[in-house]
Amino acid sequence: MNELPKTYDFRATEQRIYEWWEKNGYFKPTNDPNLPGHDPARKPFVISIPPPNVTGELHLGHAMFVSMEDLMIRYHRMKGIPTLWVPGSDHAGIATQLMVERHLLRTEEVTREEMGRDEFLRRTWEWKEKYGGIITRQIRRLGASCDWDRERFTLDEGLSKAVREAFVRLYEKGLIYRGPRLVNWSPNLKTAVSDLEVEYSEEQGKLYFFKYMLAPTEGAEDKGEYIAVATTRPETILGDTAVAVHPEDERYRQYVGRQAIVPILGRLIPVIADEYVDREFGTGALKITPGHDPNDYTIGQRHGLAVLSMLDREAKVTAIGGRYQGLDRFECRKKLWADMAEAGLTIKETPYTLNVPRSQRGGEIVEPMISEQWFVKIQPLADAAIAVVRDGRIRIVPERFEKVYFNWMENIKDWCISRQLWWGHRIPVWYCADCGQMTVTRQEPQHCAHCGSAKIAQDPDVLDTWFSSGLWPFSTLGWPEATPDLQYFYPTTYMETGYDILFFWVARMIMSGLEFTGEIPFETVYLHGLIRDEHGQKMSKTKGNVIDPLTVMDELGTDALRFTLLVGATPGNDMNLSVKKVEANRNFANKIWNASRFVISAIEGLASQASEKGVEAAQNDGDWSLADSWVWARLQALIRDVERLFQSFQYGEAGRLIYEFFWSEFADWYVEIAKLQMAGGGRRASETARTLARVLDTCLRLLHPFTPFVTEEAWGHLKRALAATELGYTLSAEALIMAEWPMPKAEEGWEAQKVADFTLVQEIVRTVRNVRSEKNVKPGKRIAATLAGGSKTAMLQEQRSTLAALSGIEEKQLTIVESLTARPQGHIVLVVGMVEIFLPLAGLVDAAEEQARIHKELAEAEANIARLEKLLSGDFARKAPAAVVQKEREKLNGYRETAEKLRGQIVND
RNA sequence: GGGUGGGUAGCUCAGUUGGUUAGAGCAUCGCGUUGACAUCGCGAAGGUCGUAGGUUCGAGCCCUAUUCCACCCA
Repeated sequence: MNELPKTYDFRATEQRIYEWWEKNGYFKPTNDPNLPGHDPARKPFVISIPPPNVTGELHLGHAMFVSMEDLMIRYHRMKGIPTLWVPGSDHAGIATQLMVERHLLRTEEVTREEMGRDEFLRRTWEWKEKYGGIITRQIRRLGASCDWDRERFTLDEGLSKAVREAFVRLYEKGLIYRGPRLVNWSPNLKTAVSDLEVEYSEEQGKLYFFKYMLAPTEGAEDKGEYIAVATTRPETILGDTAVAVHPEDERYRQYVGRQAIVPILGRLIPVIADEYVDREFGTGALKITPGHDPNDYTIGQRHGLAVLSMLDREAKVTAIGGRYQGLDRFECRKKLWADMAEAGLTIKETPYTLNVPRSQRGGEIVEPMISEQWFVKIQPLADAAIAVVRDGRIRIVPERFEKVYFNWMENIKDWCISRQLWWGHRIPVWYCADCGQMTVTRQEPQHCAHCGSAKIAQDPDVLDTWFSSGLWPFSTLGWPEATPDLQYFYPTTYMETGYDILFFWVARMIMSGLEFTGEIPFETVYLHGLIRDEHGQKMSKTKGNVIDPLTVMDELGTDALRFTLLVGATPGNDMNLSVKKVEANRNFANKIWNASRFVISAIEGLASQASEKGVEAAQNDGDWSLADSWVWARLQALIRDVERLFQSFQYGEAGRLIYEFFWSEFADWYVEIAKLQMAGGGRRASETARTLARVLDTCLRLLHPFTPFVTEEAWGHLKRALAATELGYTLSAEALIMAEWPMPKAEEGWEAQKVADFTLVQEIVRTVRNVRSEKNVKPGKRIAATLAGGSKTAMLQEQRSTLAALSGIEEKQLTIVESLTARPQGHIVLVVGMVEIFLPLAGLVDAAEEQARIHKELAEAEANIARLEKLLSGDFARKAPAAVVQKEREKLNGYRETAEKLRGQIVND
């Protein structure tokens, strides 16, 4: 007899199972192109993992994508498809560098500048070695069945080579350029960041109104003319190079072409006309600071205005700012405004909500600034990337994100790829001290490619981390080398990730993939939503509503967490998570465990019995009981539904259906009936055990991608138990993870009748249970009953043991007849369809109350009859499909029969 | 300003070719433990599916308008 614990012990199971899987090589792809006997014609299923930050720690976002991708991978693997999931991590330039800098400052009180680049990089690598394994260990805990032998890191030699190759190719094609442009500058980090790394937050600020004095026209006297201008950032006045008004604005038309005087500094700047100016906003006149505002920059370009940088790398005022030089940007604002007030140039300040650009990292205010940076000319890449989604070569799920994708791609701006950091891929460009030319090569050069000088120095900057992760789907497979992996596994199949990095990452992979490999990097993009707390709030440390997946796994198990994430989520939609939900699914894992335990003990019980009586294997399906047929029909329907749902990415709905079937049909009904069928012994018992085994086996397979650990563990026990009997049903796969996925089969035609009959049995049982509960019949008390079954009499006769056992009827006192002429004395009557149930409970019930109930039920049935008669006499009968009409007709007949039976029970005084 | 998603039971959410009495989990109420499971079982209560129109024999689902919430882009 088995000695499995009464409660599923995930702590004793998960790690052991995971190690066993990994040790046996189950995570490795079959049909490996590096091994003999490889068949290139078999199409593989491939996912490359969205690389987490190497120094990061597991959060629910990781748990989500790992669960989802592992589900996809396990499903395809079980289908026998060569399946590869490539794991890895990225170097997370800014995040990691900041972390190490902070650490060094705290422990050794040394800055990276003091330490020097080489030493700092050495220490960062040390850091990576020390902490880099944490996240991958945590991903393993989630059950991730990825091929760890193929693990990659963006700063690995191979991937660095890929980055260099990509850069040089783009450069040679003229798609990379360097130049001074207005970029988003992070004064704290002292690096440029891309547009995507800037977030805008609405904050209370002020709108400052002031006078832009006009220089008198030549020869004329100074009439003190001015244009009133409003600005949210008065300190940038120091960098103004024009005042702009709308060309059709009557108020200012006369001033266009004249000169305005920059307050305090006294510089003369032109008054220009430009349609960009919004006449309704502020005073209708705009100060133009091309050096510190993107819109002004564009206007400046149109009008050939000078670009002045009045702030430096640390956002302190430069020499342009005259006497304000050296002041911080915010101090300067105060000082300048005070001075202007004194000079009588200020008008007023009004409260104003402004959109403040803040760094996604750290939250400081980002400064638009002119800086020398490297850019990718993105338009040609974007055009290609638009085309492949447009023509369906890449499909985005859910589809609505295609619109978002197009919208972004169609308005894309050149990508600033240089970062003033040390941790990352250094830009492969060398500058010659002698001739001033650039050398751009794949290999570290010794001499200038132009003049041969040895006095060359590499560009100090590194590339945006996303530049390297954009190459991820192919760089991880060996690109630029034409490795067997690249040739066989690329393009990959699904790219599964959160919609929040559609632009950051997915779009860039598509552009890079097309540009460098000439192929799409993946066929389908599946986007999941973000995880929020149980009331839909974003999780954040300050709010204190963060759920730590590691804690959840410690307390409730990995399967429970996975099932919750997978079943609670619908594609592309955010999901609200609460520990309560995980608890419910921990209970489900336990249910799987205990149902398995029951089936296993049933099989083992049979085995010990067999030695005495000999187990008779069932001959054919004709030996099936109604319950056997029913559960089998329901299981087959489930397999078909699950397959359809998986094919359309509705994993959550699929999981829900399996859950429902397993708990509410298999465990609640079939298992209970199986106990009765087993008790009789003989062929019935062995057939029942076989059905239990088959249904459980199939359910475990269907559940395995959702809850891999408990299913693998239970399946292993099931396999052993089956091997020890001669039921004629054995499990041949080594492990559930490698077992065959249940294949959907078409209906055979008998199913509907069996399901209908069983449903009637269920309804009778429920009705009896219901009335027992209402009348407070003690649960253990067995009562007598008489059924009048009409045309279902024979079927009910066959099910008498089942009916009796499940509804607490004493089988010896259960009478089943076709019809009764009169109600037996002292009985109440219940009507289910055409079946009348007589229970000797009249003593417990007030006769008048009983009559009232019957009248109420009759009224209900009659209302339904009226409703359906009306429906069926209208257009519905003519226009709706025959099958639908037929269904309603049958319902009507059912109600008519019920009503008739009920009428027969009304006592006429 | 442009766009997307959402509003279904007390709470959190499912409900994908429109089929005619809307489901789950949790919470609530009642009853129940010697054999798979109290991380459980049996039963009950709880919703005019945001609002207003429209299409249709038929709408939670499709269309239009509107309101509220969330997010993305500018």
